[in-house]
Amino acid sequence: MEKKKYYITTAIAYTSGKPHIGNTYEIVLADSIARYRRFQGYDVFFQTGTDEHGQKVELKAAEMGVTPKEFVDDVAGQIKEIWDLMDTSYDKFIRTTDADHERQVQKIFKYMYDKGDIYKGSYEGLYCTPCESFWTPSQLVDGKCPDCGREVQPAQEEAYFFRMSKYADRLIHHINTHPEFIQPVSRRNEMMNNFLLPGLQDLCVSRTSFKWGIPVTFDEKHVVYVWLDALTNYITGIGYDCDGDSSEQFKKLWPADLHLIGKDIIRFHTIYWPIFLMSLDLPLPKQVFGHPWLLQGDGKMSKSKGNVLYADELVDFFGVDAVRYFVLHEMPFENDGVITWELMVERLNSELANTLGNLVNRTISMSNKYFGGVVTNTGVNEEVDEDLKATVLASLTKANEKMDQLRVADALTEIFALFKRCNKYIDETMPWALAKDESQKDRLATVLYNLVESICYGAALLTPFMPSTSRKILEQLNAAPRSMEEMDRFGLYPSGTKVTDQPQILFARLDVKEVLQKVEERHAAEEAAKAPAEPVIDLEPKPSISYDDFAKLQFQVGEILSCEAVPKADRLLCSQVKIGSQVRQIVSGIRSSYTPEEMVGKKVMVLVNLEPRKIRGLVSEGMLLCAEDADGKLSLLTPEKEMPAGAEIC
RNA sequence: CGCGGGGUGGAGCAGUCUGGAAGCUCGUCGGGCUCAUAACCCGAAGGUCGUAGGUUCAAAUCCUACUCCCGCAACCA
Repeated sequence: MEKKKYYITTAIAYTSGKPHIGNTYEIVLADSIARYRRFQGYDVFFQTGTDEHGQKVELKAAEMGVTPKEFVDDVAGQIKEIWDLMDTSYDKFIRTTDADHERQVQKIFKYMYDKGDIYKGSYEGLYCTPCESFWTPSQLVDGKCPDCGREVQPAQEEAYFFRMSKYADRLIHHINTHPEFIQPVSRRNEMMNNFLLPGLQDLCVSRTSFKWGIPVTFDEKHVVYVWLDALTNYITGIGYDCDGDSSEQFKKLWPADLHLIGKDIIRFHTIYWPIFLMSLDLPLPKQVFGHPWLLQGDGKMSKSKGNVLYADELVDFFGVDAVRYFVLHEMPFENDGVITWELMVERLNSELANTLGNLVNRTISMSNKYFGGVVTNTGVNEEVDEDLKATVLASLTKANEKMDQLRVADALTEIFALFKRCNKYIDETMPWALAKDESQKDRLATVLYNLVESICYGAALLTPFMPSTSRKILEQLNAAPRSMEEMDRFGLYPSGTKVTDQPQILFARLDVKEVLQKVEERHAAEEAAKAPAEPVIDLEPKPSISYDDFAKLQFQVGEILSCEAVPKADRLLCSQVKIGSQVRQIVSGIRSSYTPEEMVGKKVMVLVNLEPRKIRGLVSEGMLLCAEDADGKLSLLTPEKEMPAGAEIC
């Protein structure tokens, strides 16, 4: 019988920087699903890759003084390295700068244009540079970008638009008749209520404001808007051709069975992408799953704090499979998950080292101790064995059920229930007691056989999630991997097989304190390497000014009489400052370095003839001068000797 | 009223859609065992399910208001 195909994709990673553990989670999740499907007998194709165009890349490259292509080559390389490090089994790594992808995107754009789905218009609207998005005045929130809340600039741009409204009804119908299309379901209503039912705006699908993109063939000053470019990777990567000359692979694989994406980009995958596909007369993907995010425990993900977690660093401490286990197991289905060094160590110790590693170790030790390593099924069964066997065999069904719902964490829990059951079985049968009684020797042999067999079965189930651990277990037991067809019976392990006499520790227990200390040392070392004793701070030089320019500035010593935090603004302090005979109100963004209490009484340098300005509703009449280091830490300037408030600074 | 997520025993979470005896892992305490990586097995303690009101025979679950926490954004003259 022909194997059923299964086409799974991850979102392609945007090449703006090294991916952290949260990005890595997605590829590992996809990998475990892909491997599980393969195990179930599907003909799996697993695609991932990188999204490399756009203004942000262009800007970052310019900042670093390299070409965009050089920049993305470097980042894409880093991403691939981490994907490989994590032992992910993708079949294709597509880059949106691949020549064949670019050519297809150009053809697709032209096709949609010829069809009338894309039309040329002119955009008069408000543009948000960071989001690369235009907005109508009615879309703005408080006059700011509804996506990011930043300022928008009025701009006019000739642009191409996609007629979203043309397909909206079809999409609504599809979503209503395919409840499994958007997962988890809670997201479906969000999409319906917020975007589809109010009416879809036509989407602007080209840009003239930057160059780093795929040019529109028939209108070279335009480049294709990033989403049309990025989303189409799912079809171009497997050989789609919009002139009708698609590859056999494409014909076999499309539509995709699962797009695995982060919850932040569900809108693009469940609205724009399906509509693009309708325009191309292609079937829609069967399912889009928006997974939650993996967050830092203390929330403060900042580079200066050195607590951004990267997969390769975690792997250095715990090993690939332990990190895979952690992200897969700790990630809830709908809510965001938490990752910290402490939790990581706890999981490693209790589940991987104690439950699994120790089970394998003690089983092998006993086999060696009592039978010279030879595991024999003497068939002396007792009633307790039945429950063990039932648990083992049932775990396949349970894991299957969980995986069908994409509940990977729960599937892992089911598999570990099998190993826990084995540990219990050892207590129930007490092999060390049997060993003391020569007449129980055959019973003892069967007990150990049952254990080895159970472990092999569990190892088979574990393969998709922790491939190398599974392999290591089987190697030590001298056992062959199992196929899905062999998972319906207990007792496949060949009687008389000899296990290793040199059992290896699968997972060594770690001490939380030691780990934390090492992490700290490591980060300190990195900091030290980066920043020699006194960091050098070079600024972009400004043009020279004349003395007259300088003389226009008036500085005076001010005394802070009182100071309080500005409500609803977590960086601002509002101070009453005595300068000579007057008292001025000055708002400053220094709350990160000073509390209101410690401000009071300080003598500070004030630029007094700066024109007053309203900040967060408060008038600020001047500016407190500060020095700022590379981390943004601030230090107020104060006179080195006692000076009265109002003294001129010249 | 910027957007979003959340408040369930000491910690991390499930359960909420589809009301019906409050569950899992870790930690703590007690016991057992000794093959094993101070591991394994059994048991116990510990929760007004953020607060207040409402619907209901019945609410962690549905409705209303409030409150606190977190992420993003903004505020940095």
